[in-house]
Amino acid sequence: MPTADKTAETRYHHGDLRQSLIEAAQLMITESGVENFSLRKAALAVGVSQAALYRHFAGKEELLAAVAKVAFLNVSKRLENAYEQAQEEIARACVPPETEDHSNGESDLARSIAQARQTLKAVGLAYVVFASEHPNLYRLMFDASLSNKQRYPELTDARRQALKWAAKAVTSIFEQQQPFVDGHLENTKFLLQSSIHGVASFVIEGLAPNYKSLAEMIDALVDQTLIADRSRRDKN
Amino acid sequence: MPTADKTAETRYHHGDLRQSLIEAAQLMITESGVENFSLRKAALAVGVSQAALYRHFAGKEELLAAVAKVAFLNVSKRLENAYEQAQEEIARACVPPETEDHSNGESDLARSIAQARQTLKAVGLAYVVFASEHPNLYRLMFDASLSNKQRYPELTDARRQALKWAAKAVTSIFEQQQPFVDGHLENTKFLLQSSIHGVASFVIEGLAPNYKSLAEMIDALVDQTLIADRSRRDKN
DNA sequence: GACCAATGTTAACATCGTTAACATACGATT
DNA sequence: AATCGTATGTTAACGATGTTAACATTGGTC
Repeated sequence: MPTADKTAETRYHHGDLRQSLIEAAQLMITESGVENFSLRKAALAVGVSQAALYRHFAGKEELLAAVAKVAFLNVSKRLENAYEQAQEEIARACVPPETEDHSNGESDLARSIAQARQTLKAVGLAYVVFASEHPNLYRLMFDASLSNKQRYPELTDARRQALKWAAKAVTSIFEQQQPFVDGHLENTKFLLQSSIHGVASFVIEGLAPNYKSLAEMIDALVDQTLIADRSRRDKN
Repeated sequence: MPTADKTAETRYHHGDLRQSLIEAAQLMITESGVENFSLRKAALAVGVSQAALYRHFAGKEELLAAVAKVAFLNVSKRLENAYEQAQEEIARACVPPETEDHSNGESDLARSIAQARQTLKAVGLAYVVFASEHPNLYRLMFDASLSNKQRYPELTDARRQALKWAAKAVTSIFEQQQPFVDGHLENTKFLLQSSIHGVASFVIEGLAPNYKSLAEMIDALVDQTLIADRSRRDKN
């Protein structure tokens, strides 16, 4: 029972290779990008032989899909945190005044819209901040070879879950306000998500102009999307 | 002088290898994606040996950059066509009535805004249509390995030129209308370009919902961006 | 007509993803 | 507790790929 040496750990079985590989790959990709990642390097980093991977993954793509999946889960957590933190701040800022007159229903509606807007801005900003902090990882998360196919349903689910947060405020507040017509809600959510993804991509690739701040950009984007959504509802 | 046989063309010098390679690569990538592209296959397709490439390109990346560049030039042409066709349609629709009263300056302004909007919609739609028609090529055009670096200035220029069309209407019409404050114009152009890029990406990767039509989505996006830009100007 | 740069070829190297054949260790069955 | 099967890991190899060096051929230039 050679449990003493934890340094040279030369035991035959790794114990937790799958997870270790995912973490190592995540690290290497974060630092150097997918294009400089190789299975052999990953195996070497984990201290295992080249072919050991194939006991846990069908191939390279599947490992990458696993990495992308945990990345999306991490984004989900970040967005959820941003969402709840924004909600807390709203609650804290609204209660103290005590000057609320509930006679005015319009005011309530306006305030709920403003809150949705504020929350969405926080979530959107957190999203783009993640992308700009981990550009290589973000690129992997939307890599075509992983996105396009119906394989990797877990990755697809994780992505959907992450993107869900980017539209939660719209959904939760606007949905009960008016019965959504046609596919307006779907369209608004899609426009919001894809626009923010576009902004994140451009920022990552250095295609953004000298903006004042990321936050201003996201604020403008959220504002205009929500205003447009509202006016589209009013029209019908 | 064996100019007779144009079929078996077995002469030592190809004559126009660089261009042929770009075209062959463009074709192969359009069909099968960058991930299934290899220099050897390209050389074989052109009927030349593996290493001949290196007389015309420093390496694989440089060939891909050249392909991406011509793709951007093609997009530029498409967008320019869409732009001018939209302008023509506007002119054709505006002149016949003859009921224009130039006494009203506001009306002129409103109409010029409406025209900008219409033109932008046409250009934006043409952009996304290109992307959805050539997804593999579009992915290459925004490939990180080519975008990120300062190498390939020609590619960068071509991209800038293409993206320029996506904002020409905003620039040409709004710029003379009011002195643009701060970086509002830059911000609006950026939001427009990156949003449309995001929509294109999502559509390509199958992340779009069941939308009625691409055109409606782009229309909504352009509308909300221009409205927001206008209200931002009015505020200052 | 002879030289030289441009262009193309051949052969090889290193790296990569992947697979097959073999080795080891854990755990359930007896 | 001994055994045996299966999960896990190793070694060696294959084919494909990007890239380079050494050599071959062409076409223009003095």
